[in-house]
Parts: sequence; structure tokens; C-alpha cells
Amino acid sequence: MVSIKDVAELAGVSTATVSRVLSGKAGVSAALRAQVEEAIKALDYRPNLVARTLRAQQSVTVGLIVSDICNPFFTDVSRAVEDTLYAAGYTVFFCNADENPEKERLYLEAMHAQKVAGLIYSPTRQQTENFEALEILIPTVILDRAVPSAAVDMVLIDNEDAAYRLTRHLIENGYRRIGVLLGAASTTGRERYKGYERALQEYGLSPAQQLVFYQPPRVEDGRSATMQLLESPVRPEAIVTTNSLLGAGALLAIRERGLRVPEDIALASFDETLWARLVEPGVTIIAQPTYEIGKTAAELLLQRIQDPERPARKVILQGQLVIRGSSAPRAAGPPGKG
Amino acid sequence: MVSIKDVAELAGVSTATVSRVLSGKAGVSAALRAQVEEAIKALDYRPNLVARTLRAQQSVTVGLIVSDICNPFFTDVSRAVEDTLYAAGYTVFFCNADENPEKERLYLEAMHAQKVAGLIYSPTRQQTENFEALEILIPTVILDRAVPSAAVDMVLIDNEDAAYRLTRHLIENGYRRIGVLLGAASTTGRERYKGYERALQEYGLSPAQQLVFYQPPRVEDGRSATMQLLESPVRPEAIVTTNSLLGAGALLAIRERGLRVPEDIALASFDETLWARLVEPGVTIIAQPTYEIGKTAAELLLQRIQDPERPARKVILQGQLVIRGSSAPRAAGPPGKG
DNA sequence: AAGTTCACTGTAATCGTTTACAATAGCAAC
DNA sequence: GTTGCTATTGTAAACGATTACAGTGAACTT
Repeated sequence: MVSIKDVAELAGVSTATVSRVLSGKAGVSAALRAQVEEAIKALDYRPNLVARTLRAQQSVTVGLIVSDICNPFFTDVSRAVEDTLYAAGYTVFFCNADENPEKERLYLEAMHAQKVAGLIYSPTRQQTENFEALEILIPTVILDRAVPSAAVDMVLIDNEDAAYRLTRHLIENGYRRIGVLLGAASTTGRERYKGYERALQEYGLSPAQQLVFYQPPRVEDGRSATMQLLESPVRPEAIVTTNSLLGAGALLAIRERGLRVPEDIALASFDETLWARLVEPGVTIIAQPTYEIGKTAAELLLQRIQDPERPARKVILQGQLVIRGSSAPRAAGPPGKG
Repeated sequence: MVSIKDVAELAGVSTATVSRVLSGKAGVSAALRAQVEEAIKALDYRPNLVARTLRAQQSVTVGLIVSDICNPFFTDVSRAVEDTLYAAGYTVFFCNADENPEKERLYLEAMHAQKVAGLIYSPTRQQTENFEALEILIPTVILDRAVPSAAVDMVLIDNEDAAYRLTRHLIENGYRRIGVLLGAASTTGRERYKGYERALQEYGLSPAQQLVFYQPPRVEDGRSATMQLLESPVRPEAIVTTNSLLGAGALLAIRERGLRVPEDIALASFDETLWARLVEPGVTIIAQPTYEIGKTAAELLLQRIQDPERPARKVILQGQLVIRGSSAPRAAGPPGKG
């Protein structure tokens, strides 16, 4: 380990001078500066960030804790966060809480213990306690999921409205018995449910079969749940799912049962994904502005780092309804006798 | 910031005693231990990892640098890495090099400067220089992509063999004019090309149209390249792509041209993804054992951390050919007159 | 009773930086 | 020649932990 001491020794100066050269501040004569720089090169010296962070009590890394790294939504957002922070000179460390509150806690602690300059994350649940414990100490931006605390910056999409529009679209295209697959572990899912419900109410319909996941659902959960839905005596005419993993699972089940989309059953989901674009017919979805979400979150964080006293903001973005064949207007048949 | 000093003061002991309680080592009387623990709780003390790392000259975080966080292959592998290392008590920090050598370098430096305990990564290119500079200092495992240096642990799949089997499968099913979309920025792509070539040679065929990407390709690249391929006077009967993003792009283009798979053109690709399962017909692929790859890499790293002198290992896993409709036996028509 | 051993605890050095402060020197002004 | 200023450099104290080492009693041997 070559340290600042070695550099100082070789250059024949004190460590203070080396440090000054390192930080690029004025107050070092050109001659010494050159000597020091030469020594740095000669020894291939790299400053120890750990020591620097300890002493300066601030770092240039930012933490990003996502709740499911396998969900394309989060990877897309992550890319945006990274791009933006990279441009601002920060290094981003991701963590995957894996929808596991215990892991989330661990990573939150780890970030705190590593003294990151800031933190962006999507809480697994709205564990208020977590907030009081840590976020207050570190500049934080919450992503994707609302938390009750108003004292923290957030970037969200209007989930209720998005789900409302998605459901209304189905209704307007003639679907009546509309089932829903719903992840209820996050606020996101619950808000989307509200939108779904509101659309139905507005048309005098009542929610059809619904399956609620209190654990964060994966593709397989969506599949088996849909199998169950499809076996129901009055099969729904359409299914809404509140995230892309559930949507993929639903389609898998529909395929397995040999049903046609949308003739036998329509499908509408959330998030633009490769599969939703590639299957035939394409799947109608609410596309979230992932890049913008990530970028906004990163920008909010940068601002907060600069001014910790700044009042918290809540940025709400809109999802975009992308209409594809999976929800095409219902052709024949009696309009929902159930 | 409540530090070990505050705890010591409140408990009426020295910092050494607090530290001993913290590390759980023996040599502290039950009475004092209780006092200290109480003080820790009362102050809600959390050890400063930065200070600990600096002093102990080792940390419990491991870095994982992937070359494209949007590629499902890497997120799947990441999950496995994380599971394994989490179980071993490590915290994993991901970084996304984004197929950008400059970013890769930055993150490599960042990991080094953060004094991570170990590093798992898939090099963007085989920049040997990077190796000599850093990996020697930190226990490192290379993922997915081969590097010339033999002094480092690696986990790879047998890319040539996998591509060979994939291509042979197409040939055996009656396809003759087989085009290829190839990412050549990594060793992976080049090895896969070799397998493709070998299969053709074995059957006395010569490679049909091929499009090579020297930059890391994304979906859109696959799409536009395939458009180009499809416009060729002698359209290929089948297309092989060397990663899932290119594959998705190819399918997108095929759809756009209104062609049928496999009647008009067959498709075979790499990596199990949602879209490859969900489209109809499903896409024939080589499924990489992502979870096993990640797990193996993590285990190799743990072993290396424990014994840095251990000779380097190279673990080569096999891909699995998953046959789906996109490569169904060629029905009618003269068998490849081109 | 003196010497040994043992278990416990504290003192202080250390990790690699940054930075407040002191020291020195050069120069101009008086 | 003394004073005061500025610019440059060094000294040494932090940052918050760990840990080698020394010190203190108590218990046990002989």
C-alpha cells in the first residue's frame, strides 16, 4: 500500500503539501507541485478513499437500493440515476433489497455505515421506523413508492390515475368482468387497485375476481394465480395486472390454457417491457417514464446534498397508456352477464 | 454522530472495552458487557464502517461490476451472487459499467479506493492493463468473459460449444442459409461466432450474411441490422443472434416486415428471457445457468479471500439448448439452393 | 508471605487522510 | 533595523474505530 506518506517522502515535502496538491487547491508553489506530481506518478499512488471519507466526513458515492433488480422497471430507472450522478462526479453503488425488509435494513445500515453522500431507494414497505432511524441523517430520495413521511423527497407516478385509465380503456372497449392481479406489499399496488376500482365504479361495474399478493410477486406467482382465475366458473373477460412480472405470469397461464388474447381474455398491465412489445398481439400497458423518474430522482438528490435544509418535494409523473392488441375492442358475445 | 467514545463514556469504560463487546470476543466481564450493551442501545450507536475498514484494513463489502445492468443475464447472475455473499455475511455493491471502458475503469478504481474485500466483474474488453493495475491487489473473480491472464479466477460458459449446438440444431432441422448477428466487443461474442462457424463447416456450409457489432449492441441495433439482413436479395433462412438483446431486436424487425417464424425465417438466440418464452412460437435459445454462474463466482471469491495464494481456477459451465417453435423443422421448399 | 498465574481493563499507537495552526522567509514600508 | 504583510510550508491534531501492550487485583502455589 503506497500512502501519502511515501509520496511526501519521495517528493521531499510534508504530507500536507501532497494533500494540497491532490485537492488542487492553491497555495503550493509550482516547483513543489511538479515534484509532488512526479512522485505520485512514479509510485502510482492512489488516494485511500476510506481514509479520506473518514477524515473529511463526506464521500462521493451515492447508494441506490432497489427492491428487485430483476424487475426491468428498476434497472431502467437505475441506468438513468447512474447516468445523471456519474455526470455530476458521483459513483453509484446499487443494492438489491430483493423485496426483503431484512435485507433492506441491512443495506440501509451498510450505506449509512459507509457514509454515502446520499441515498435513493424504493422502500419495500412503508416502514416508517426505518425512516426515522436513518434517512434523516443522509440526504435521501424515495423512488416509486410513497411513504407517509412528508419530510423526504419523492419521485412517483400517479398510480391511481394510471390504473384508472388502463381499466377505463378496457371498459370502453367492451370488457365488463375484469379481474385483477395485485401486489399489495407496496403502496404502488394499492394505489393502482384504487384506480382500477374507481374506473369500475364509474361505469357501475363491480370488481370481478381479484387475487392479492401480500408478498412481492414473481412471474411464477402471476402464472399460478391466473390459472386459478381461469378456472373460476365465470371466467373474467379481461385481466389487469399491477406489474410486469405478474403480467408475464398471467400471459404464461393464458397460453398454457390454450386461450386466445383478446378473444377469450383480454390483458392489460404495467411497464414497457420487451415481452409486452414482442408477443402477438402486443400487450396494452401503462408505460412509466423510467428514464425521467431516475433522472429526476438523481437531480433531487443532488439538490438536497447541496442544501439539506431545502423543503422536501414530491414529484409526480404521469404514466402513458400504450394501446396494443391485447385489449382490442370486444367483438361479439353478450356483454358480461356476470 | 455518536461514536464509540460516547458509548464508552456513558458506560463508564474505555473504548477498548466497547470495541471488545462489539466484536463479541471474550475477555469482558458480564457486568461491563451489560453496561456497554445498554449504553449502545441508549445512544442507538452504530459503528462507523469507514473507520473500522481503515483501521482493520479490510471490509465486508464486495463489489460486483456488470457490463450492462439492463441485460437480464446480468441481473439474474447478480441475484445469485448477492444471495451467496449475503449468506456469508458480505454486503454487495453493484456497479454498472454500461459497456463503457471509461466507466469500468472508474468503478474499478472506486472499488479499490473503497478497499472492498473482493471484486466480481465482467470486463468490457480484455484490457490487460486494467488487470495488472488493480485485480492483483484485490481478490477478483471474472465473470462471463475470458481474459488472457491466467492468474485470476473465472467463471464462464463454453460459448463455442453452445453456439455450435445451437447452429447445428438449425442445420439438422433443415436450415441452410444461416445469418448471424454478432457482438464482437467481448470475447463471448467472438467465441460464439467460432461455434457457429464450426457447425456450418462441419456440414459443408459457409456462413451466410453476418452483421458484426463492435460496439455493445442494444435492442435497436439488432432491429435495424435485421432489417438490413432481410432486405438482402437472398434472405437467410434462419438467424442466429449471440445475445438476447440482439435476438429481441431481430424478432422486432421480423414482425415489422410481416414475416412468419419459422416458416419465413427461423430464429435462435442466447439466454432465457421472458420474451423468448412468451412469444409464439417460442424462441429456441441456449439457456445459460445464470444462477449457478453467479453462485460459483461468489464461492470462488469467498475461497480466494480466505486464501489469496490459492492457484486460480477457471470454471466452465455448459449452456442448455432449449428447443422451441422458432426453429421447428423446415417444412417444404428446396433445401437451401444458395 | 512471596511468587505465579489468570482474567480483566485501560492506555495509547495506529490506519491514511485532511486541515487548523504555527512557523518561516521574503519583501515592502517606515 | 524593526514591523507588518503575504505566500508558502510544515507540524500535529483530528476522524472513529482496533489492538498490542501494560497494568491491576484476585486467586492459587509453594
